Amino acid sequence: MTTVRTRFAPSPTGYLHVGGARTALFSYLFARKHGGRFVLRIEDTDLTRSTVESVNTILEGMTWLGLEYDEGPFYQTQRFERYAQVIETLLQKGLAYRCDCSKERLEALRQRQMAAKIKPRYDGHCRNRQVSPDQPHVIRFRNPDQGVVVVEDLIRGRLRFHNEELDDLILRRSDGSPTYNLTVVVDDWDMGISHVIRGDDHLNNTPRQINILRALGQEPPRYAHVPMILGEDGARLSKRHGAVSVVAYREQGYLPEALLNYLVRLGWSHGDQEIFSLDEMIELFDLEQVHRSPATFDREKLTWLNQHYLQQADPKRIAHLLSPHLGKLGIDPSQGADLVQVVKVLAPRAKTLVELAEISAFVYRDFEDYDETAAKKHLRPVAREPLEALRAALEDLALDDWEPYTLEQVVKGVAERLQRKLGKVAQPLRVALVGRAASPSIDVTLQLVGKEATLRRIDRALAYIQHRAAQT
RNA sequence: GCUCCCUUCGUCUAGCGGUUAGGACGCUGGCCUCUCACGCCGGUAACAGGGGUUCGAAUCCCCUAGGGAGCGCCA
Repeated sequence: MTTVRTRFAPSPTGYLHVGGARTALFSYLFARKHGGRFVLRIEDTDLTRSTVESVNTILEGMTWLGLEYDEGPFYQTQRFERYAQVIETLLQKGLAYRCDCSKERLEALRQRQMAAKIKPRYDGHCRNRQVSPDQPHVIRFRNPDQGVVVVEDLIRGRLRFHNEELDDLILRRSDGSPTYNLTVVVDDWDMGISHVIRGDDHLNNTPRQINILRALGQEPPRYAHVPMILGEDGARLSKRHGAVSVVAYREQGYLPEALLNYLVRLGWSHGDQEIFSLDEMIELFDLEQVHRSPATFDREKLTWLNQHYLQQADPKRIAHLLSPHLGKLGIDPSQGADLVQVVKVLAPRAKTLVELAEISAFVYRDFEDYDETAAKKHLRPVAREPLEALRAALEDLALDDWEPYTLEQVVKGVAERLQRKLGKVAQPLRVALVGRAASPSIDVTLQLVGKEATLRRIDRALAYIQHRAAQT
């Protein structure tokens, strides 16, 4: 039994998107499950489109998700010598050849083939032409003309491709740089990759790569092609579907474990289980259970998972992750109530860290405006009496008694004395304190706001009622 | 156009010849309740269509329809 070695091989032409992240996750899980190694390789042979910024955001995304690689990152641009060597071998063995067909000729050929309703492919014009190495030329692989390439895909099952459908692909461009199909083959071979887990957009490349590998006298690795992820409209997930960059989810207040959990359930399942820790994923993941059909990305379910993890997570950690989001609102949480306490009572009410920051803001600063419907409903003249009674009672409360139990007694006491239902007292107070009709229980809300701000905000509410009464 | 792939509630999925077709998200009715969430109880909704095979098909086979990918000196 050979060691399991998997790899994630993104090309640095953009950010790490959710589709790539899921492929990386599957590769990672498979390696971990089998005690193997997970390799990261940067496929940057397209010099014009690859950028270092892109490499950085991909690495950042993987780090955030916790997808740790054991080897790499390896850069293909640093391996050009090796590719040149392999191409030379192929050339010498007659398994590759030089081609000087002009782009015009190839274009004309393609047009003719399309017009004749046949699959456009290179016609092998230069196969036996002995093109001089001194001329500008590309190098093509001499693909077998006959026979069938059988791919035993771990997810798709047995797939057959006829060699007649394949043409002589380019291994080296006229500028001397190697192409994708050559570099993957060489790298997977050199890096001892046992299982190639990748997006199914590569499915059609697989027989070509197997042919190259065989020409080099190597046995191909196992393949597993995972279906892509679709947007809500059924088209391939892309920018216009909203956030597809993994890092964008962090900015939108999602937890990495939520995204990971969502991703692992997209196209894979273990019975009815919905919640998976990373350890469980590693233990239970299996390529055979990965679906063959593409899945649609559903932000609602991701959000639900995020809410779940927001509740489960250690409040200290959440507080730490929340700080930057509060910062964006101009709030410095070190000034005021203990953020961990705030998280404990408010986290169950938020779906994202962004939302948590928003609903926590009232603790640290006075709100801007009342929520219109809340104010209209609760800050009416009938609320004046209870608010005044509350203000008086709360003002008399010593700071040492400013804790939930006593605060609740005070509010209930006022309600009883005025012979009003608790809601008629607590709701106006709530709107006075947070500006909205929703907050944690009134005792806890009072505690978080603190005595000073409470009295100030009740005064503000009373003034508001006064002002409104005067207007009508 | 050609080659390859895919098809269970709106979405993610369970199912692997015999089930009232299950779960989750969403939506929704109710309970809880000082509000909002959480939680709990209930509801809504699917085997793409047509042929076979079989005593019996969501499950096996074929066809049709629909969807997707590939067909680059991109990866």
